[in-house]
Amino acid sequence: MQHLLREYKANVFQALAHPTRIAILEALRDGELAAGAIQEQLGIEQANLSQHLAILRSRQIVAHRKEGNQVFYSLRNPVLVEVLDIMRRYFQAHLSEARQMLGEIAAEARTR
Amino acid sequence: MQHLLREYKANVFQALAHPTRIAILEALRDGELAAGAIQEQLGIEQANLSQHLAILRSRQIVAHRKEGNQVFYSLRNPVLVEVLDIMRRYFQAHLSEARQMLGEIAAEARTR
DNA sequence: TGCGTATATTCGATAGATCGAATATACTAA
DNA sequence: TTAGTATATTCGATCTATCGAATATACGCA
Repeated sequence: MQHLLREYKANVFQALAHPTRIAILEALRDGELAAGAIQEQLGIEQANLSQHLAILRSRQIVAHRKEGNQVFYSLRNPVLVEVLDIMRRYFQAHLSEARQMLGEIAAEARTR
Repeated sequence: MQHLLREYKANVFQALAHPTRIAILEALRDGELAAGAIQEQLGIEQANLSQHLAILRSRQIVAHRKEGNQVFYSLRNPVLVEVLDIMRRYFQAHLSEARQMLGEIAAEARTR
């Protein structure tokens, strides 16, 4: 059971581990949105958004309902928004470290 | 700034997105441990643990101090443990969905 | 039916993550 | 110095994620 639970947590974190998917969740925090509206808000390719939404669906993080031509997405559980908020506070508490970390990650990426 | 913040959150989530690293954080929740003690507790290869610890270090999630031969690791900020606890409640609230999700992920993996 | 719009899926290229094996480093003690 | 222990790093193989381009599906309306 321990192992299953960790597997599960890792899967959810993995779903959150992309800036675009975080932006999607933030866009949905105040209520449901059609895929097109999300796309407009984020300014990304249609296919790319759809791929990210598929990941969030497969992890049961968002719900979707069809209405005519459109598909409306919403958060299944607001606790994930709480988690994002905790992360924001965490970020602010560690702002200088965070900058350093992002710098290092960028530097690594450049080196490779 | 929005973008930077999302990048940062994604990086932290990414660091959490592996069962072994979650197990490491759980092992550290009650205080610092030497790398060897963590390895024993998790029962994994030495090199593998060291690689995972390197990731947690680079994301500023754990601190480390050397004492003689050993390196002791500890959590930099217990708020991440809170996040793990929230995830456990989330998991329990969605137990059937979680099973389904894990099943689907396993099925996908098998298909490929 | 056929056309237009909204969304999803597939494909192939590239980049990133993960692992164990081998090796390197750093420290302690004889 | 040498041997032994603890930890870190490098390497190469394999798997996974990401993207845009192309294509498919589903719906509404003429």
